[in-house]
Amino acid sequence: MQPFTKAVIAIIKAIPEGRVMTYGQIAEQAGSARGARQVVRILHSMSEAHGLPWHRVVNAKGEIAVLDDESRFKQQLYLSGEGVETDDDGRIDLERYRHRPASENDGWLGSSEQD
DNA sequence: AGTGTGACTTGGG
DNA sequence: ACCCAAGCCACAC
Repeated sequence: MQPFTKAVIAIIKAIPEGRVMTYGQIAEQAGSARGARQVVRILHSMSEAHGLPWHRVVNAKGEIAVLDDESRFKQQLYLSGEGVETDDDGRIDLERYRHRPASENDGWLGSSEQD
């Protein structure tokens, strides 16, 4: 398995409940700033095998990117179950729910505070 | 080897 | 805020 793939998997698994990350963000953290589409591919093919929280991954606009209606619905359901509010169009307030990965010695916790 | 495709992103109008 | 065009990169045909 490629290092990039492993990194992406690790990053996604590290997203806490009630938080989301964008494809581009994940790609950047994994070392490939323009690898958003590869993140998609990995998510698509490895999420089940690795038990990844795929529902915590959204696009740069903060909206649910999944195509299938059924999956979209499940994603919204999971998110709302974790306290992430989505509007009728499946949009999420990124300012509020985006997960910001820490660089451990910066002394800053990984996520933004909410409420 | 060339072409098409996608759960993306950014920049412009 | 919304829609569109171009850029991107690995993978499937």
